Amino acid sequence: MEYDQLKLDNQLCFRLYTAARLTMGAYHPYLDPLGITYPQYLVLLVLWEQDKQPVNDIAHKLVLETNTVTPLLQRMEKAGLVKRTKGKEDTRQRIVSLTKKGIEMREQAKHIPECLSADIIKNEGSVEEISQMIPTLDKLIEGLKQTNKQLNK
Amino acid sequence: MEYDQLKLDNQLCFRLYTAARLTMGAYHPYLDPLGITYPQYLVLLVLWEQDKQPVNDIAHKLVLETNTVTPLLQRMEKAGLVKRTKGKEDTRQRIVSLTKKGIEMREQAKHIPECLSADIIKNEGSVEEISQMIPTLDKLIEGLKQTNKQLNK
DNA sequence: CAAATTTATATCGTTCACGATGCAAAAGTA
DNA sequence: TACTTTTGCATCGTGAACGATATAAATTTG
Repeated sequence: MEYDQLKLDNQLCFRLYTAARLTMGAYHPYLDPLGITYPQYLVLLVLWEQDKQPVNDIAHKLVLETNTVTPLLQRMEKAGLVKRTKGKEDTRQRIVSLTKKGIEMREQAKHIPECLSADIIKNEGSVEEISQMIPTLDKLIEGLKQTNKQLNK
Repeated sequence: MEYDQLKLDNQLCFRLYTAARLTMGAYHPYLDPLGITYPQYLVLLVLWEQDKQPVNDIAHKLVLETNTVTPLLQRMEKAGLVKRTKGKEDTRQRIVSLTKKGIEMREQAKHIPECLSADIIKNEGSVEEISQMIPTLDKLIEGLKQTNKQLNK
């Protein structure tokens, strides 16, 4: 059939899209008690590794646009998790730093990765099979960054 | 280190989340000329395989909630791609069917899958490696469906 | 040094995504 | 048949994502 390639089953993207939404859903039981969302958790991960970063650095590490990250940070500031102060050398920058609450949340979030691993393995089975995807996903992501960048020229 | 597991690099979900967004971005050059978004393209794929389906069936095939799909279909109706008519046996149902425009778009969209495959391969390299992810993603998705379902009990 | 360009962030508008809730029709039950 | 429950869809509110645009500060250029 001429249209066979159009079939949903043949699509990689649909699976990535679905798997991404479902994994985010799997974080819910752990993030809801902390009052944060998955993207907010990602921002915290970035800041827990290194506090006091400009918006741009955070956006770059999360592969997000600044116009996504800025409102995200504004909501997090409103929730008392971060502060946003003007940069000193470069006053255009906004330096994002953790508040006491943001720092303390690290302790509460400590077990989330292992909880999630357990949840995934419980219903899926093979850890090895999932681990094997990681380097492929990394290559895919790097490739797509290039592809999408080339468009915006 | 105690917090090592928290590191962003160790997360599967972050990669899925990023890869999903970037692949959706890769569809842009092909979907923009048609005036549709990726989720709308997915709805069309479902209807091209079988026309005249209730909202629930479409939502189920896309692993989305009906409260996501309903507004999506409303926008698509507004754009003249689908019609939404009341069900005959079950009047609660809304049967979604393709309009002439929706049917004709199939021809215009015919080459999208191969274009996308080419884009992915161009910058990534190994088709085999990517293909190997598919069954793992399917298992992961099935597992997560179960995990997330168990929460809502 | 003044003018043009780039950079860092913010704002706006549109489209998802989904939890919570509402409502009417269908199905099940007493 | 009357009552309860379930089902199918819609609406509302919130939080992403991101293209387009704006603005001020830094940088480059003439």
